[in-house]
Amino acid sequence: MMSNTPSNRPLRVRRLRRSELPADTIELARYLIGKTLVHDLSRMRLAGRIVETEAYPIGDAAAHAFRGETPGIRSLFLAHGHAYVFFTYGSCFMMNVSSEEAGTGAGVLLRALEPLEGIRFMQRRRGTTRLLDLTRGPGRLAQAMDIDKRVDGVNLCAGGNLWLGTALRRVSPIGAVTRIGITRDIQRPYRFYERGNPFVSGPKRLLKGIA
DNA sequence: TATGCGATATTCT
DNA sequence: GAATATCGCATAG
Repeated sequence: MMSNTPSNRPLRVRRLRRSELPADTIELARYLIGKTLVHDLSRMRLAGRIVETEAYPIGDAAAHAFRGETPGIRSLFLAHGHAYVFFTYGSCFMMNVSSEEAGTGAGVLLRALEPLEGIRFMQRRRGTTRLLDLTRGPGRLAQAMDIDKRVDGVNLCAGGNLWLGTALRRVSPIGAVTRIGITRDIQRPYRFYERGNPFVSGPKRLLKGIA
């Protein structure tokens, strides 16, 4: 009785071209809501619908790039549409989509997906069958999608295995609230999410911001 | 349901 | 040595 699971629904996704992505960090963070993240493995496809992002724009004190370029954050300085993957808290990888022009360090953190395809694989990697716990949160998302340092610096619009695709259905109104887990510039409403979507991370009381 | 805290590794100071 | 764009389990209510 798997006929109702999202994993069996055929996906009609087209790859996004770089020219379709806004270069501006805030615009890109909004634009990515509802779009599809796809990771083609040798034997299967992993895919999810992006439902939550955070912008880390130019001059933002909470951004990794705030203090200038270092070897560890090189990918943030690539042209918009590249993956920046970093490791933190001893256990989690997280993925950004780089923004702005080449040489400028800024990006959009992917915080949550709605699982679409490859759910069995995600469940095995995450050690749970609970759909809501597979990709809700940036660390979970990376683990479920098999994202780690190997894909750091990958061009997401160049025909590779990890790529951004078109939206598969209409996107509900987008909310904007404060970001999670930061200690500087904490008041900026740079966290964007699809309203009413259960796969958005964090406590619900933090979602009372303005659109 | 809500809050608290330890685990864990990479980077920069 | 300190800090960290988190997670998952523990405990209390």
